Amino acid sequence: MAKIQPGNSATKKEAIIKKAAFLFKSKGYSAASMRELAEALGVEAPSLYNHIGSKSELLQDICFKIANEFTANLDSFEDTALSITARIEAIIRFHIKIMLNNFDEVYVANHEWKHLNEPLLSNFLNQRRNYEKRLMDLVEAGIEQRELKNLNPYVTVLTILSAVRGLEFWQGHKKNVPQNVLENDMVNHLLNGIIK
Amino acid sequence: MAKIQPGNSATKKEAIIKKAAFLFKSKGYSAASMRELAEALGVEAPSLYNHIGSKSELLQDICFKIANEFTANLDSFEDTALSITARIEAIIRFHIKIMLNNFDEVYVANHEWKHLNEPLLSNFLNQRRNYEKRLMDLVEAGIEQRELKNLNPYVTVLTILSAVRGLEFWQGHKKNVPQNVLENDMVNHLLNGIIK
DNA sequence: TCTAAAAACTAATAAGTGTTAGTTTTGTAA
DNA sequence: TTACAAAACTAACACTTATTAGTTTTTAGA
Repeated sequence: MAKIQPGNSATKKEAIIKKAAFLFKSKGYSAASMRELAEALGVEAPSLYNHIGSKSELLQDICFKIANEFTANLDSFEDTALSITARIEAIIRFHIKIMLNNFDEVYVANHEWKHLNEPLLSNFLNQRRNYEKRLMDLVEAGIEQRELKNLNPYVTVLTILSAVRGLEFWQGHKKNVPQNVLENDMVNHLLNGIIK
Repeated sequence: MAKIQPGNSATKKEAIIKKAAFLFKSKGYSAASMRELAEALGVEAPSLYNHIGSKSELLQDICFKIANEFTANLDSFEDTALSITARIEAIIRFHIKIMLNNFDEVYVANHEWKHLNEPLLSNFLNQRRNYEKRLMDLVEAGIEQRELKNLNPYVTVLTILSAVRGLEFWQGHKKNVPQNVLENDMVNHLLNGIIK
């Protein structure tokens, strides 16, 4: 009857993944059914299996696509002459931008990764731990070079990552707070604090 | 055969809720089954219904218990003579403490509320919006009284709430970072920034 | 227009879901 | 010890789940 429309996506599989990300975000991975996903694409559930391997493969694709984007971004700062502070600021701004542009997928990667199967679950967590470790090293270097205050590096990284992750709540307030205000004020808050 | 042991909890129902919070946190509300919950309590699934009304009632109890604790804490600052800054600091410290002491339940309230049924879902979201609004008013007052920088109040509240919420990731690092360091450094970061 | 591949369909399966009904066991107070 | 209530049990129900098999329709290239 109907057909899966690739739309903006390059392939039909990508179209499915995109709708899956929306659905997994809205209802959670477990509560989202393949029948529901199929209906959202105007098709019967078994038809999906002409394009994808399984439900859990969809989750994998989403989680690792996002994880890889974050890792790649960090790599891109590896051999720059930027100050530590400038690098941290750029990383914060990247987090904010990717959060706002790939909202559904980032949300799913942040919230639904626990439904990954082994060994991919361990892979994912290792990749994340590694990312945090590299940020901590950056913060430690900033402290040594006297750019940053002597706070616990883990706490600093945790605070920054958690704050930008919280942008998922910003959705409903888009009209009241323009994106550039959000970005600049959050960077300012995280780097310089709020007290005068 | 076996029996539900109240343990530290006052009633058997509370023991069930506690285990449910642990399970909902670990596997997500939808993926956690009543049979699994029963097994964790050493009992068959139908036996649970001698003590509780339904699965979703468990989620409700958890979510609103936590929401009410936050609201009550905010109320307690209503007629104090503390400066705005001191109040914000106290609120941050309360968030950190409740996060560390009621981890499972706070986690569930933060992540699984979307599985609440109407009208409780709307109730919950209203209560949360209200809480955020009161914090925003506090921040706005701080700006007017020139205690705080003129940053967007919503962004400030979002950043603070997101940062403390991120303590859910702290679990695995408990040994490396003592609680008082965590608390003090995070408060310091959120109030004064990290740049020297 | 014919042909082959891509992608849709229907029907079905085995497993798992929350929950109810009805019954038996357990614990407690008289 | 007996009687009653609390709380466990087994069996079952009506649904929903992801996925497979087998078949038909649609699409695209020669």
